[in-house]
Amino acid sequence: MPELPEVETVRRGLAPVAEGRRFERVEISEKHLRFPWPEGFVQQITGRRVEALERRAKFLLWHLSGGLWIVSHLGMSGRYTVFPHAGGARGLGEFYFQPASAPERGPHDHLTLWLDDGTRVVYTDPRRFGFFDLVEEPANHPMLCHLGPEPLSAAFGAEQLAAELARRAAPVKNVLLDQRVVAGLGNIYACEALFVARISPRRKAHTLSPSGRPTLRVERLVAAVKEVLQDAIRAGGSTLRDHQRVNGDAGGYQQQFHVYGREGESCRRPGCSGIIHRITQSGRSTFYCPRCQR
DNA sequence: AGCTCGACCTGCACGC
DNA sequence: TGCGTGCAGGTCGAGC
Repeated sequence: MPELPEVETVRRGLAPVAEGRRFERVEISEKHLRFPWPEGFVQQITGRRVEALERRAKFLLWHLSGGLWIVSHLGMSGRYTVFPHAGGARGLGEFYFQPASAPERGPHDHLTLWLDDGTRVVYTDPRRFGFFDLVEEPANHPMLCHLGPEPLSAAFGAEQLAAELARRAAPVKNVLLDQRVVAGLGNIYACEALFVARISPRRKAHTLSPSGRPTLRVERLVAAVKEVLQDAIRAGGSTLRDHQRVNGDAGGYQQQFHVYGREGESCRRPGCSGIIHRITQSGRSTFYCPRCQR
């Protein structure tokens, strides 16, 4: 699912469609997602206008009129699809939206939002690890209040990361997945960033900066995280199976993977003849080149 | 306190 | 074809 670049891709697709519009009608499925639907969810949001769509880490934040926010997490398999009203905004910008004649409700559609211009926005999530919540202050939400810095902001730098790595004994890959350290990386982009930085995912975090001061390797890691995420956003995220843009298109970054999913294939780094390995760390697959990642 | 693992779900690709 | 197994982008909480 969706890591930061996929959520950002969804946000950029939804924002021009939804911002400034009101929810005319709202429907939810009877199935629960990761948590039960918030009390009075449908009544609470019906009639409100969407002031802005924002993102924090992997969370999508719908800022509604009256100071209410929808916190939306896509879990592993969540996606949004936009269906324009017949004769509506088809072809807006670069997007080609799903035809309005698409089926009313699929088995994994859990939320349908009818906007006041007739556009329909549908949230689909087969595995139901995603969730929705309603809050007045998203930063105080229990799942957001401990998040570390946004990786693409100035708050995420070598100074801060070095200090964090120095006090951790776990493999650096696991630490990159800790949302308190940096918020938004997931399994794919942690692997990819470590490859770009030429750092082994197995290396104990504190060995990258024993003193807690920035080192060359930590600087490289910070730059690699930013570069990989920016490239992935530019490509519309990665589509393995579930992720899609709101117009139904797949993302494109999976074609640029350096290591993810490439077990047994040869390393793409110029001059390196290594073979990509897959190992398991904390129950999750890690891909890396043992030859050029140290 | 920090770390690893199982649980939460469904679908799909694989081997027999 | 059919069935069993393992795996998948995330996160929390139990238990070491």
